[in-house]
This record gives sequence, C-alpha cells and structure tokens, in this order.
Amino acid sequence: MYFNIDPRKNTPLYEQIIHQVKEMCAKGILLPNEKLPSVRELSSQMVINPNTVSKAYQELERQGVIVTIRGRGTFISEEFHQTYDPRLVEKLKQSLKQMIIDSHYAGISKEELTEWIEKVYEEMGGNSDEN
Amino acid sequence: MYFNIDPRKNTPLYEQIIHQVKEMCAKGILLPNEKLPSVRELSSQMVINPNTVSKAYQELERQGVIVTIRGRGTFISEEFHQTYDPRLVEKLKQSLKQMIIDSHYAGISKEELTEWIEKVYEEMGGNSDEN
Amino acid sequence: MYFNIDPRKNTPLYEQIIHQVKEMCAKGILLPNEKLPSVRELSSQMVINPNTVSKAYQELERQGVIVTIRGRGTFISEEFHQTYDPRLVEKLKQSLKQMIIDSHYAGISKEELTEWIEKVYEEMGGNSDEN
Amino acid sequence: MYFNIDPRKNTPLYEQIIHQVKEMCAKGILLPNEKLPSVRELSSQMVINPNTVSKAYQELERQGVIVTIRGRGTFISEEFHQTYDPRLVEKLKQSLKQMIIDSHYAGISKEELTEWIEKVYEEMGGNSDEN
DNA sequence: GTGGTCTAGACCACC
DNA sequence: GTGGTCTAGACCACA
Repeated sequence: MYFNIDPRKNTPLYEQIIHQVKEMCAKGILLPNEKLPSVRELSSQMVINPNTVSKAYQELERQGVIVTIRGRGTFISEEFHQTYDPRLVEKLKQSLKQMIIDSHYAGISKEELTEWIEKVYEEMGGNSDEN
Repeated sequence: MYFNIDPRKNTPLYEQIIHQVKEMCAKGILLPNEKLPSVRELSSQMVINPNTVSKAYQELERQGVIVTIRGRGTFISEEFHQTYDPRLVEKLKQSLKQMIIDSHYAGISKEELTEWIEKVYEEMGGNSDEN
Repeated sequence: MYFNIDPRKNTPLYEQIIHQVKEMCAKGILLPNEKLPSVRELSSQMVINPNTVSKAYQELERQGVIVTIRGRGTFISEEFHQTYDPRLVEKLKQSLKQMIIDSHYAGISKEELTEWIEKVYEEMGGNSDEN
Repeated sequence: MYFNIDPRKNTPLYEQIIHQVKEMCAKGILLPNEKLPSVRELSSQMVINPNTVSKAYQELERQGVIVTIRGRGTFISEEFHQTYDPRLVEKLKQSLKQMIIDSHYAGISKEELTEWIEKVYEEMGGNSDEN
C-alpha cells in the first residue's frame, strides 16, 4: 500500500487518492475484499488531513470501488462494479479528444500514443475482465 | 467561427476556448494566418466576460498557436508550433493512463476506446502529419 | 430463524436485526410466545458482536415486540403491541414523503410504487389486521 | 426560498437541505433554471457552516438536480434528470418495506398509508411528468 | 477501534 | 462575487 501524493499538482489531493486506488485495483495490486488503511492511518501516513482521505473514500464508495463496513473499516468491493452513466461516457469522450489534440501539439504521433495505451492495458493485465 | 461553450462544465471557460481553437486548427477549420475575432467581438458573441476571452487568447499566444499584431488583430500562427516539453509529455501520459482506467470502470472496452481514437484522428484528417 | 444481515448497508446492524424480527412477526413467521435464540447463540451464528444483538433485543423489548424472562430466555410478545406515538407517526409521514420524492427521482412511477406496497401487504397476509 | 432545518433531528443537516431542495423541485416551488442562494448566503441565513451547504449542493449536483456555473452560482437543472441506479431502486424498495412494517406497528392502517401517499402525489401535481 | 458530521477559518481559481 | 479544496479540531454512533 504505497501512495504517491503530490500536493504541488493541480489535481486535488482527494482525487489523486481516488485515482491511485482505482489504478491499483485495475492492476491487481489491490484485490477484492482487501482492507484499505483506515482514514486516520492513511491520513497520518500521508501527512494530510483525515477529512481529505475521508472524502476520497466516500467518493470511491459512491463509485462502487470500495465498501465501508461500520466500525470495521473500508474494503475493496467484492465484485467489479461498472457504472453506465451516459454523462460520464460523454465526458470521457470529450477529454479523450482533447488529450489527442494536446498530444498532437506536444509532438506525439498517433503511433506513440497507441503504444502508450497498449502499455497501460498490459499493466492492467487480465484484470480487465475478471476483477 | 462557431464556438460551443458550456458554462456548466467543470472545465473553465477560458480552457474551453483554448481547446476549441486548438481543435479547429488541428481539423483544418482554422487555417494559418486566418484572423480571429477580437476579444470584444467574441466575448459579446458568447455572452461571457471579456477577461475570460482575453485570458484564453493570452494562453494561446504563449503556446504559439496564435499571434497578436498590435493594431491589426489576432491571427493563427503561420507555422504549426510544437512544444517538446518533457514535463508536458509526462503529464499527458499520466492523464491518458487515468482516462483509460476511468473508461474501464465506465464499462468501455479497449476496442471501443480505440475506435474513438481512430475517429478523432480521422476528423483531424491529413493535418495530423503535415500541418 | 434465518437472519439476513448485511454489514455493508448503512443501516446499523442492530437496526437490521430489529427490522427483521418485526418483519418476521408481521409476516407470521415468528408467532406469539415463540422463543428467540439467545444473545450468545444469535451473535455467534451471525458472526457479529454480542453487544450488537443485545442492543437490538433491548430496543425490541422497549417497543413491546419481545419480552425477556430472566433465566428462561426471550420470547415474542403474547399480544401485538401497537404504539400510538404522534411524534413517531409524524416521523413516518415525513420519511414516506421523502421516499416518494426519491422514488420519483429514481424514475419509479406511482403505479410501480403502489404495486410494491400491495406486494408487501400481501406478504404480511391476514396478519396486518388481526394479529 | 424558505428552508426549514432542524439540527436536533438525527438526519444530517446536509441531507435535510438535499431533501428540501428536491421536494421544492418536485412540488414546482423551485423551477428549472432558477437560481439558488449562494453557499455563503444560505449558510448565513440558516446559521450553519458554509461547508455543510456546499456538501449538500455538491450531492445535489451529482444527482443531477442542480447545476453549478463557475463564478455565477448554482441553478436548478434545466431538464428533470432521472437516475436508473439498480442499487438505489433496491434500497428504496427495502426502506419502503420497512416503513410499511413500522407503520403497521404504529397502528397505521393500509388505508391511511395509501391516503398519505395520494396526498403527497397531489402536492407534487403535474410536476411529476413535465418538470 | 472505525467512519460520519459539523464547525471555523484559510486559500485558491474562475468570472 | 462564486464555488472548491484543505486544515485543524471537535463530537457522535456504531462495532
């Protein structure tokens, strides 16, 4: 359970936590039913405020990535939970388009980009289906 | 020159303008040396604060997408200006990774994603290489 | 005596137990004077803390649903015990209203809702009037 | 815009705000595109902390009830947004069942309950479809 | 012990 | 002016 949070980034701390948890789940580093560090534990480990961790955990629960059990802690969800929100899909589509254009301006070719994507999917391994 | 700005989105208005200008350039809708509307024109047309447009133009100029000629107006840069900032590349890589993971959670398959990408590059036409 | 407790729900465990006992009484699964499992039995069967079961039993006794006889155990009350607390009625009215509104937002029509209600009363059978 | 918040209730303040906004929308007291009081305004009017109001507004936005426009404020959504979350539906079903059983214990007959429901839907008027 | 809520007060980006 | 984020510190219910 190593988290890598950078307060200098413009992405909010709680979002960075969300991203990392989802990434670790997708990669199989965090397994279903595995216990996450408690809010207080993680917050002191990261040297950030407990509320910030709490906010991240609540959002992760809302997305179905984790479940919290009263008085016991938070755990990775048993089954992988996909959400079919059309608003979200549209948003993803938009940001993908934007990212491609930005990459174009940054001098990244289509081939390079495809290669990157391939690598991310490789890292996620078979977890894309079974998790 | 049609701008499609939505103030309800979480992306700031000035960024949306930047994105659209870059997109139109990439797609060949805006051509090198073409004149852009003035800050006042555009802001009244979009019913937004002139400062917002101004901020977008300033950032676009900083990125080398447009140039302002005092007393004449603002124009699309003559040559396509690519920036090889390694920090930017890393940032793009990160957000691409995150987007793939989010897409995974949104139930979007690798095939769908690849299809989307293909479509964006098609829209950009030959401009992706030569421009 | 099958209890269906889910620690992942936001409703506290002890409330879930209360609900289930009351439900089983209303449906006629638990009959007047029937013996309930002891606190220790039930807690080990459910793999939860004995205090939690104890709290549930205490509340059920306070509501007149069950009675504890020292040295003999706990039993379903002989007669159905209704409480005419006006504050409780008001509270129920409020939460009913809220539930209807939430259902409305969840895309549940009035017809569907009425159907659900009908089904619950059916499950409760004749017990709804006479018990 | 009158809010009626009771800190003595066990329902959290931010939930009470959420409920009231949704209720006012359903009843047609708040109309699409109408502006809500700003976070600071409402918090000082209710004599509660701005963060609490902010939390309520964020949840309402997540549910699609309101939209926030950067630097301008928050507004009732243009179109009524229904969410088809199966988890939510199941939750509503459960709490409906529980409410019926509790009503039964509180001495409320099926007829009374049905009457209550009828009254709520009347208050919502035609807004159930068009809003 | 766990997470959830609330307050007070600060800082920031955006418009 | 607007909302969004973060911190510090408090209290509470639940297990």
